[in-house]
Amino acid sequence: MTSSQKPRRSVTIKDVAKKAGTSIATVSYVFSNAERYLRPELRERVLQAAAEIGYVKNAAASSIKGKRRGILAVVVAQFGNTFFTRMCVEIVSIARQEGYVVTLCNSDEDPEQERIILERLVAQRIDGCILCPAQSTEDNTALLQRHRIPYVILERSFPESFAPHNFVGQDNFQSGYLATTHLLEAGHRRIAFSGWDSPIPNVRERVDGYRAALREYGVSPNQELVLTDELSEAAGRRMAGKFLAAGVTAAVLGQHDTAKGALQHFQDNNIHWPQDISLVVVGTPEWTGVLRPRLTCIQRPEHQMAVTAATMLLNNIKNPEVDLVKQLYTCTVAEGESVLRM
Amino acid sequence: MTSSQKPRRSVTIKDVAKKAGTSIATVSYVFSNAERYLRPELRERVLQAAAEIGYVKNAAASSIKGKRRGILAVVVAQFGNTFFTRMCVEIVSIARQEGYVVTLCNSDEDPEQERIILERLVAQRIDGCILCPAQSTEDNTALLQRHRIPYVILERSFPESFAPHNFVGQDNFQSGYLATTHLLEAGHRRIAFSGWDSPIPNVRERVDGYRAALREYGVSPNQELVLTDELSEAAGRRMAGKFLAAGVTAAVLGQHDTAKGALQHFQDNNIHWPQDISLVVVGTPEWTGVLRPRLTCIQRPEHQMAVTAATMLLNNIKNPEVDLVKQLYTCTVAEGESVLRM
DNA sequence: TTGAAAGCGCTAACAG
DNA sequence: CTGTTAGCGCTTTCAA
Repeated sequence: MTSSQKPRRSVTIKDVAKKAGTSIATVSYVFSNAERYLRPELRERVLQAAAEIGYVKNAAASSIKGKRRGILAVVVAQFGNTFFTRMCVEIVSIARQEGYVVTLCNSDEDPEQERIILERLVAQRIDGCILCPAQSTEDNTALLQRHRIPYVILERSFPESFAPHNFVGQDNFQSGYLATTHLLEAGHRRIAFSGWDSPIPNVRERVDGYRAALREYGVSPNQELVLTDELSEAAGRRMAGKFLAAGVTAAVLGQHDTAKGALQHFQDNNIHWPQDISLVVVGTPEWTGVLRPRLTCIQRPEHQMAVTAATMLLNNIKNPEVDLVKQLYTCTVAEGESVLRM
Repeated sequence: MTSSQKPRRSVTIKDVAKKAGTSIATVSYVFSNAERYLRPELRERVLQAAAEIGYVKNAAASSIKGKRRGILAVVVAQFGNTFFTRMCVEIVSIARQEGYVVTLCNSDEDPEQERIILERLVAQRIDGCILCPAQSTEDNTALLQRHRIPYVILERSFPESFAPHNFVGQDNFQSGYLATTHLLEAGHRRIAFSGWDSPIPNVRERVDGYRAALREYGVSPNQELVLTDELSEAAGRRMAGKFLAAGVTAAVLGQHDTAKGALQHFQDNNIHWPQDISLVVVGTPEWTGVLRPRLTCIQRPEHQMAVTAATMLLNNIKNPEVDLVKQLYTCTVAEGESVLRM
């Protein structure tokens, strides 16, 4: 396998053609047109020659002739977030089955970074893109549209006023509602909500769900119990301190980074769940796996979302005229032992 | 910004040239040769025209003329592993400064997948690759070599007999040695080691370090206390059960997935650290952040490793004749409260 | 100071 | 059944 050949410039169909004693067209057909009939003997000879000199088709060259590039991109806003990591793994594996390589990019919640990334992806003439937007600006996706690159917006919804687009997400209102209802049904009434004070609507929607649930149970939402702060563990600890001081019996930890901080605060201050406080976490971050008692979590259909997003994109690439789709999934309660029945 | 133009085929320098009333050569110079002098007025006119019709240079086309592709790849074996995630974030950010887009790939510990991935990356004519090999086979990297794609092996070392290559890693022997010494110095003598029964040498090297440390303290390594098993949390729980039954006072949790299982086992069975067992974890997985008492961890220089690997690669790309480098980092103890002094 | 034109590696109509 | 050839979008030499 390891040939001793060390070509200065990369080997091309020309080299293969010479080696096989045929034309470059034939070589091209062997590698990119299964339909075309060739004498099996010839085909074999070409394959043989190619293998011997280590030929690998140049996808860049073939793409400028209108063939697909063979690259998809996934742009997320928080690379370290396991929620995204898990979806990425799924997307990559589906894309691979269709022969695509996936470029994973991280905007780090910065719309400007996102713009730079998308520009570069457009320059690469990627075949499609799954985007979890850093902020609901339309400018960035306009880039994709202008270059007719199919895309799917994942997890963070755009306002209705934006240009039509594919969307896969989970119902944030419902997850906030579900978490709160779960606590209300266990008899809690003084329930805090902590989350990220974010520019994107996700957390706000969860808060809306939280409020709706309270009202439904005749509890008037107390503004003091709805805490949002910056995206950090320290902020999570701060908020935990605050709602404990406010004397709540339960809390919805509405965002994973800040939730992590809250759990640190509890442990460092000898606060036990569910005895001292009942907890529901929105999402199932990696670290919930090692905590005991087990935390009750709002589980998002990560797997399903990833599969749908990938399939939707692939579908849209194959058939650009396909109708744009919006798919909203609902969450479920993964029950742990962090909620005390009162 | 959002032009109403919806070109059927993507816009090229030709379109820009026509719009600006100049030649395609001039347009090309504007976008890829800062040296070449052009009348500022003309340059401006071209830029203007390009912006108006939304031109973005086709990196694929420009790459077949020998220009760089603008793509680097990072191939890891365990995508979900925060150790890799953290390094990826760092690598991506350095690469971005140099104008590269990074393709992240996951071989999922499967050499065959890895081969397919590398083949595809070669087809894309990527400019360089950082590879954390799924298994120490040389065939896969031969592909890169044959196509003269610079690469850096990350974290998992190849045997000396392999073709010369860039390498950045951490000293696994030393991390095993360090973890064990830390426990020995606290007075422990019956110390278990649990890890992954892996095809790659990392864990074995850590075991060697563990053994060396024991011998240095006059403890003859007990084969029964060195446990390795498959890569899963369940395996971690099994091993924890075993070494507890063997009556150890301390354990080195030598691999993150199995360590996670072990910690679940302890909590589920009311085993407390450090009272019932002293613990040192090799690595600093995400979930160590939420556990109390804090775990003592062997910290790898993740940040440094990522920076070095990225820099090394970029360096090698700029200057292909550069000498190949091997860089081995040592680990440090991040002290927690999981080790009892006896 | 600018542009014409010859490729780069590959595809696909078309001719044989 | 196979090969010739005209491009794809871009770079760069060379001549104007």
